[in-house]
Amino acid sequence: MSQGEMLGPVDSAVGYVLKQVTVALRNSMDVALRPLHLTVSQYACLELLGQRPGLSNAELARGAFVTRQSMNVVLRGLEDRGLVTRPATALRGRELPTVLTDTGRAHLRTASVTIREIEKKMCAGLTPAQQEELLAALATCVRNLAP
Amino acid sequence: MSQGEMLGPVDSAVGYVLKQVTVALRNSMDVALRPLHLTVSQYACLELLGQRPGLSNAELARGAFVTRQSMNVVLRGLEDRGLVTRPATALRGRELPTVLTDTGRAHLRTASVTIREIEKKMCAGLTPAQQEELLAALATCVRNLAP
DNA sequence: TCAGCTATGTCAGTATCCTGACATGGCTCA
DNA sequence: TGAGCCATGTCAGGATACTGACATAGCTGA
Repeated sequence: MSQGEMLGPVDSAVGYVLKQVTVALRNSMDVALRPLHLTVSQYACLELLGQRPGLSNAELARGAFVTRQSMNVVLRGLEDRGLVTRPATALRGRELPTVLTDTGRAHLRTASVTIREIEKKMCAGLTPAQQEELLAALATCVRNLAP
Repeated sequence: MSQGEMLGPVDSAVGYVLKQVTVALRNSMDVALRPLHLTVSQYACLELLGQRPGLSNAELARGAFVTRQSMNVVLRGLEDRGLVTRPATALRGRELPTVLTDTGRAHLRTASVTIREIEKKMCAGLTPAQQEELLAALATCVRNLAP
């Protein structure tokens, strides 16, 4: 059992292997982002803001699959370090549109490169067509599970 | 933005979609297991024990992708409810081989059926061949990320 | 034989994320 | 116009998982 690790029925369950990949990916991202002093949540936040500037806290939370409360503390951390900025007062409703600072953009650039390398490494051995199919299959899974 | 939800580059990143599926699957499992008074971690533990009886705490932890400490509290909960049993004293080394009780086996059976239905629903629209390819692609990803 | 290494179970403290709740601002419809 | 409803930001409390540390049991090699 120690290393022979015969594969049982669990290893043929999609959910199990899915979890396996997610954990491995998260760990890899974690160690890769540590030198940049960024958590995975913080990176996700920066990436979202880089692609869609002006997102509110709630929108960022949905995009990063966490609650508004969790995203709020992430944003505070990034704000304290000067990576993002939020207006002191809301222009429309209660939304506080967040944008990257120059420092934030710089951090995002290096982090983004690192993460893309990890994804590349993860998908090594898969042909572009297979990657497309993987992406499509996963998208189908998401759709099927949507309430 | 509220619902139009144009898809940006994040949606073409494997890691992002992967996270999306994982979250959706976890939520589905969560609500499905709630009537059975089981958490996802507890179910994972039962499933592992059902397939490989006599697993130790550390082995279960590795199988469920959590630490020994976390699995220990899970195990205590299951033990208090009479779903699993551990010998009071170790036979070999410090390992305490855990096994399912009859009640535990019964719980596992109903939970297992429920979860399999969710996986079935998730993979609806994918041909058996596509499911195989999905599984193979994910396995490749795991291998590529292994340290 | 025995020192060194590894693995296991467990305790304590911490971090992270979530649920519940509240007040506020905007929208809709009678 | 105004009541009802939804969304947002935020505060407080609790659940869950993790890191760090320790003692113990077994294996390995000098």
